[in-house]
Amino acid sequence: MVSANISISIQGLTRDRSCALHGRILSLKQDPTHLHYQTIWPTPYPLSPPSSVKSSAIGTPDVEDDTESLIHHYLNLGPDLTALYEHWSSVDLNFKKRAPKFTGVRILKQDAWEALVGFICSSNNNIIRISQMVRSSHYSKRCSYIKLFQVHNLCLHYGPLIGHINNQAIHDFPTPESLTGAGVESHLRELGFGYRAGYIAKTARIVANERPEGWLQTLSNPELFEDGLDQKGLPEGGREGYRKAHEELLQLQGVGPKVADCVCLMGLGWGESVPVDTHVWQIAQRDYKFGKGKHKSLTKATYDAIGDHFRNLWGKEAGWAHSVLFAADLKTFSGRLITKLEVDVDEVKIKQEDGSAFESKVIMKREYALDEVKEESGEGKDGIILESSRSQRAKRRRTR
DNA sequence: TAACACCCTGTTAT
DNA sequence: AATAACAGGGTGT
Repeated sequence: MVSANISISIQGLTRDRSCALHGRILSLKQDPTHLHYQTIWPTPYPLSPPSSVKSSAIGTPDVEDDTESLIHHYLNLGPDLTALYEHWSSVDLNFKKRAPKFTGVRILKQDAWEALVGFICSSNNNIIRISQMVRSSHYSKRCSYIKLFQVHNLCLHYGPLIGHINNQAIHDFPTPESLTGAGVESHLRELGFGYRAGYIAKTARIVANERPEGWLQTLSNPELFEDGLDQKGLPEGGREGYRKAHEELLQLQGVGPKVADCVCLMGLGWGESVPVDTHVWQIAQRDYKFGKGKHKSLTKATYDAIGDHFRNLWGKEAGWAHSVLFAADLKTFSGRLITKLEVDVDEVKIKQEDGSAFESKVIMKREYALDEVKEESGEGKDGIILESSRSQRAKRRRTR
């Protein structure tokens, strides 16, 4: 009996598991062995021949259903995760120690403009509010009845209407042009964006008015649509295209080094981009000897040094490796710290509702209770006990 | 280079 | 129960 799993966390995925992706509405769900998808709109989509779907050209218009390759691309399912994890583990003992509990982490290939706006919203902010601002249909249980109907966000107010599902309007992400109006900033403030309203309005104007058509895409990695992952040939500081993209993005409003690197990594396909936020800064201090001497505080110089260190250590997909360690530290995933995941590789099928399928390698995981892990791991490894409960954290604070 | 303000929300501490 | 601090995937000045 095979137990396989892909953990999906997609921006804008609603409770009924529908989301807008590249102008269409998809419904996604997963069971222990499969990732299911269905094209809700446009409607007569999933009538394509089962076996011939393989990766035909991306640009082929409406004759064939390219939804499959779309999902495959967006979830970045091409690269062999096991091989990547093995490589990072072989060059870094700390990665080897921490990564096994966090298998299956992949870098989404997001739309660059959407990623840009999303990460501008992320500054000094928490994840829940970010998703509420940008794409959300996230209904917190604590939201009042009234608030349920006040879920304002960027897509709802400025994005083109794609269609409806369950009487709920689905909007795609707004273009830069649609955010250049006179009242945008004040409106976004009313919608709860705070000072990020100004960032978005100004950045939208710069992109729409002061940059050539398609400018953002020209900054992307030309290999964005390939799955090749050779590990060599990474110059100090990253490839020229990456450095150029980073530098250009810094010219925008509300975009500092961290946001620029997020866009480079997730929106533009530059795998060596290493966004250093407060979490990564903590990790760098705790596990990689930063925080002393020349790199006492997180200045721009320190920021670049951390990125260079990880690029030298992990190679071309340093940003990916960094995301694994980042996930291992996120409070959001702390629930996963009390379980141990046994890792194996298996072929699973990703199939459509009509039964056609293609295969993809994913990580197989089995979860074990904490007690069993304690026996195995022995000698006081701190990785598991940390953050596993509130009482323990409170205790730790008091003893400082 | 180091502070500090910036919006606002959920959590934790009194 | 109510209210005060505070941090939360930074950036601009």
